[in-house]
Amino acid sequence: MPEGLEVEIYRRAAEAVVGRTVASAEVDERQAQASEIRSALPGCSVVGVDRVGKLLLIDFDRWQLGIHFGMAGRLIVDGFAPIETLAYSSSQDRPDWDRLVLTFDPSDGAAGTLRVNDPRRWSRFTLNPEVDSLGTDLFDLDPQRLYALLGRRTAPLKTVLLDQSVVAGLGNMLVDELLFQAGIDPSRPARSLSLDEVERLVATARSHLPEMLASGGSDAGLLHPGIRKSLGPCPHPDCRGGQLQRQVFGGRTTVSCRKHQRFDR
DNA sequence: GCCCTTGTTACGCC
DNA sequence: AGGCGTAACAAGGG
Repeated sequence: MPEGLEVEIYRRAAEAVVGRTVASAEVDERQAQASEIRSALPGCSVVGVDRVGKLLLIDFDRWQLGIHFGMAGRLIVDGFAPIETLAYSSSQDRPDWDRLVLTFDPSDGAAGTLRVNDPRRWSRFTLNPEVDSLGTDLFDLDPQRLYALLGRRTAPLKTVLLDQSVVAGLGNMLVDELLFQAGIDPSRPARSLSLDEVERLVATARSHLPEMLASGGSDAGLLHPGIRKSLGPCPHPDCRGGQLQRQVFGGRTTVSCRKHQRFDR
């Protein structure tokens, strides 16, 4: 599922269309702004691509298009999919799953297309999206700021870290992976964390997120989709005799180690 | 054919 | 007002 890492991979692929001009735009009829997007984009040039959390931003000379990939949306640029197989999605690229197709003008820069292919149909396209409600991007975490935010919340840490207004870009798998690597129990009330623990969590994010980005994304961690299903012994190199367990917080499946992520550590 | 999966939003309740 | 918990949503895959 496209979390911040996947969207960063998409962003890098989308840089290929900077400088091109949109010839035509096709948008899934069910999108709230389908007609606005169809009429706004033709004739516009791409001046840059950006990302905030899970939101990809395509900057045009007059507008900004926000793309949220839901849980299964794949970006395809000039026929190339930067992420071939996405967990919980499909590796097929069926034309009837195209939800957004931007075709570029061959007479003005390069031709080609930028597509969002999404079997689940949960991708969302927004003209000039509001980004003020999003929290710190997952690559810009700051221990003091995060500690202050967590201190006001009584909900389980797992739930609060998934809140996009606290940290933008962390999804279900990344939160589990970071808490697993940092050795912190996801069930703890967010405000029970010490500053030391928040610092450990942020240090883990700073070291592991770039590594996972380089090795393909959110499912490149120790708690990959296969082990999330099978559970079994803890795969952490420093943990001996731990067992993985599955719990649900805020309706989200959470995998953690009974031993090295215990509250009493 | 049922159940699981995801991120976000819409509720009701406190 | 806003935090918290839960349901609902789409639809492919097991």
